[in-house]
Amino acid sequence: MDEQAETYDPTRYERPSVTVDVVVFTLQDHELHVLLVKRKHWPYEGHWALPGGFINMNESIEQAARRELEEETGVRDIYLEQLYTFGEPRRDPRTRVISIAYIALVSADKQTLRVSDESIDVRWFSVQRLPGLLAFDHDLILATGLDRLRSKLEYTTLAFQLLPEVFSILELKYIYEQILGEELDKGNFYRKIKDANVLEDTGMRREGRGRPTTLYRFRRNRGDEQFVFRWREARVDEVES
Amino acid sequence: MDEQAETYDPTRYERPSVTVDVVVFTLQDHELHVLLVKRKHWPYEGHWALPGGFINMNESIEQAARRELEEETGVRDIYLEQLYTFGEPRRDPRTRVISIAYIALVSADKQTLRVSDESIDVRWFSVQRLPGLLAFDHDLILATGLDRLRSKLEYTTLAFQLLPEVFSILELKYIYEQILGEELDKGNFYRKIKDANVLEDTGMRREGRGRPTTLYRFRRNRGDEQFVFRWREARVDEVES
DNA sequence: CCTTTTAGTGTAAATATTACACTAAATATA
DNA sequence: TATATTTAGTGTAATATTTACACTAAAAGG
Repeated sequence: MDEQAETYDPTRYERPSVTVDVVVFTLQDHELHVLLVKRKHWPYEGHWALPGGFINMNESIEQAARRELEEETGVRDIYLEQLYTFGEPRRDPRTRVISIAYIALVSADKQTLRVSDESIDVRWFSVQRLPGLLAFDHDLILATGLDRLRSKLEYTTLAFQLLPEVFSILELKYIYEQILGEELDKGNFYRKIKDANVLEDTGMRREGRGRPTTLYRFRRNRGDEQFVFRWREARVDEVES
Repeated sequence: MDEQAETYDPTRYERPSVTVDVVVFTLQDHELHVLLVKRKHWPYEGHWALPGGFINMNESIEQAARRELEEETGVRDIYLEQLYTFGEPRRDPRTRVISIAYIALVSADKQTLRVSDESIDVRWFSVQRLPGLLAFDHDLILATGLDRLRSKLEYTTLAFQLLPEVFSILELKYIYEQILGEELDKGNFYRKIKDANVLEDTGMRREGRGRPTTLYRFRRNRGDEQFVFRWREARVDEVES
């Protein structure tokens, strides 16, 4: 709960700063990428960091994550979910900072990156080839985000967020393989996806060398529930750091 | 990330208050119970709430959760894990308060409750029979905690935290049945538990009417890893609100 | 009409789950 | 001593799921 003291006087308490940090994933050139920002100022000047910043008094935490992400990178209108809250006393050399981390998923083709004047550069990096150690405890946050992504993949339709509006089944299979890090059987994959009934034929075809690709879109059922498709059968949940 | 501004001046930012709230579960009289505190002061004076309070500047978030829990209820030395961070701008009428919620599991027999002078009463309540609406958004926090408990049960050894140091297999089965809300097959349960090899025979027996109960303890492997036992086979994860 | 690519279907083996019947050990008590 | 009671299992058949791999076929380009 909150405060049990007789009278509540905010000035009696020294308060930590509260930030949000966002781990934005995308699939680019057949590899999972994460969005990083190069810092202009102390501390960790010149180091790469996750986009994020201070929360304002009248916005929700998720709103803060969306605002900071757009301000710092230009990325907007994406899927967002809370990851974990990091708050070790010395994780920021300036003062006590508690950071609520979010995961975001986006199809890269839809986004144009923009560098804010608070930073030097904004770029996508393959999670296999990061530019050295990240600022603060952002390596830990990124690792936690990767874990979460892998585990949620199997019982949610999360992966669809990484695809454009319209896509083929083989492209979807490709996403699963990239994130899970293993090859999947083509026939079994088709069956699973078809049985789950989460795809809608757009009627469009993409033509090329061989038989044209059938293009689907993700079917949004009533309520826009996210948890309709389970890659494996069993009951599931959430895993932390 | 954190702050990108040229010079960092904490006073330039109005900062939210940060609290921790703890959802403590136990099994009592064959039912899942949660620990609540009756508030002495405004707001929600006289309402029941989750134990919790403000975080100090030099303690980690988990340390804050442990400290507040002990101060307010006397409960200590228990299993804790972070649940979710709640921060809607108006969830507390006094000021902007962001609360990092934790789940705790405890065997009730080990704990003696103590009322702090900041509250009127401390009690265990069956999650089936709560004393009306809770203070703040604590009904939402509790519901989120219950969801998490149910889902983690199937792929972790979480349930063992609800048992005393030494217990019988049937007592363990009982915990699973209570939390999952369904009856399990005795034979299959024995097999699963035995195969998982997470129990250690203490050599002790508890005698009574029929054949004495064999008493086990939870085997802590090297590293004290928590995720050794999966009730069902498939890979798993985390589900949010 | 041959090759390539997408889009599947069929199926057998292996593995896992579930339900239920059965055995047996150890004790209290009649 | 015999019987009931309780814990502690084993056995097994039916069912369901997963996995691997072979096979078919459609649609297009060359």
